[in-house]
Amino acid sequence: MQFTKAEEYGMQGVLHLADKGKDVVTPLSEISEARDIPEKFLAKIFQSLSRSGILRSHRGVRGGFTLAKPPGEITVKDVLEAIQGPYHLTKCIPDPDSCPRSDSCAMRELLVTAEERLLEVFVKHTLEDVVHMERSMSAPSPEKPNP
Amino acid sequence: MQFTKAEEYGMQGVLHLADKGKDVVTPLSEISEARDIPEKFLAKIFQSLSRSGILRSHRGVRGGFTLAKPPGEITVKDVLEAIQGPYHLTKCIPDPDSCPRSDSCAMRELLVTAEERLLEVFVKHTLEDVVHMERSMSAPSPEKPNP
DNA sequence: TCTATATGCAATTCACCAAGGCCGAAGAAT
DNA sequence: ATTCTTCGGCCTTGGTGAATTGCATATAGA
Ligand code: SF4
Ligand code: SF4
Repeated sequence: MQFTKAEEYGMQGVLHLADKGKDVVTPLSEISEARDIPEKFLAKIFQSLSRSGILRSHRGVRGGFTLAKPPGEITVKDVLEAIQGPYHLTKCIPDPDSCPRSDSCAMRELLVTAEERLLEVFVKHTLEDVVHMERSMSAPSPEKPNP
Repeated sequence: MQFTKAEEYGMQGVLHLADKGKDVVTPLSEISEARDIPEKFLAKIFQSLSRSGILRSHRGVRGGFTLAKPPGEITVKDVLEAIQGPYHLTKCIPDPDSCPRSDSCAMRELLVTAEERLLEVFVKHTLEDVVHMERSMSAPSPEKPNP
C-alpha cells in the first residue's frame, strides 16, 4: 500500500479545520493556500467528505467548510475511509469468494491480523488528538517551561 | 496500500517450496501450474528472490528453485521486501526531507506507529509457521483426531 | 549433441492517480 | 432583483506503474 495524495491532502485539510474549531467556516482558497494543496483537487476530496457526513459545506459569499462534528468525535480512520473507501490489503479479505483458495489459505489469516493491527492505530486517534500533537510539536519555546 | 500480484504470487511460490522441504529442486513449470500463476511473471519474481539470497536457482535439465535457508529462518517480511522493496505508507517516513512539513507533522508520527504495527506481524511469522498453519487448515479429517 | 531450464531485456496493455477546465447551482449581501 | 462568491458535477488530460507476454541467450544434465 501507499498513501494517495487524496488521503494526504484530505487529512491536511480536515486538520486545518479541526485546528480552527468546529464552527469556523473556512473557504477552500484559504486551506489550499495555507497547506499548499491544489484547490480543485481539494474541492473534489471535500465533496466526498461532505457526502460522508464528516464535513458540512456552506455555499455563497463567506461560505466554505466546517466540521460536522466536534474533532473529538471524528477518528482518523473515519476520514481516510471517507476518502478512498474501506482499506484492505487484498480483495480476499472483504470478499473471500474472490479467491478459490481462500478457504484454506494461511496467508489470508496473516493478512487479516496485519490489517487489524494497522487499523487499530487509526481508530484510536481522533482529530482532536492529532491537533494536540501538532500544537505541542510546534510549541514556541519548549526549552523554558519553568523559568 | 494494496498487495500487488507480484507479492501475492511470490508468497505462494515460496510457500510451495517451503512445503516441499528445503532441498527439493522444483521447476517453475510445476509451481506455476500447481498454484495457477503465469509462468513468465513468476520467473521474474523468483529472480528478485534469488538475488536477495532467499532462493537458490539451478539451471539446466531437472533444474529449478530451492529455498536458500530453512523455512524457519525466513520471515514473511523478508519475502515481501525482496519482491517490492521496503514497504512504507508514505515517502516521508523513510525520507523526512521529502516533505517540508515533516518536522512538525503529527500525522507522520501516527503513520510511523501504524507502519510498525503492520510490519510486526510480518516479522514475527516465518515460512515454517505459515506452512504449518496451511497444513492444519486443510487437514484431511479434523473431526477425528483421536478415534 | 540435444533438450530442459533459468536469465535478461524489451514491449505491450491497461488501470488508476493527479490535476485542471468549464459551467451550473446555491446563497449571502446589496 | 441583481450581483458576486463559493461550492457542485462532469469531463478531459497526462503520467506512472502494475501485470503480462515474447524472444534471444546462457547453462547444465542426459
Ligand atoms: S491466495 Fe490467500 S491471500 Fe492470496 S488472494 Fe487467495 S485467499 Fe487471499
Ligand atoms: S504532511 Fe506529514 S504525513 Fe504528509 S508527507 Fe508531509 S510529513 Fe508526511
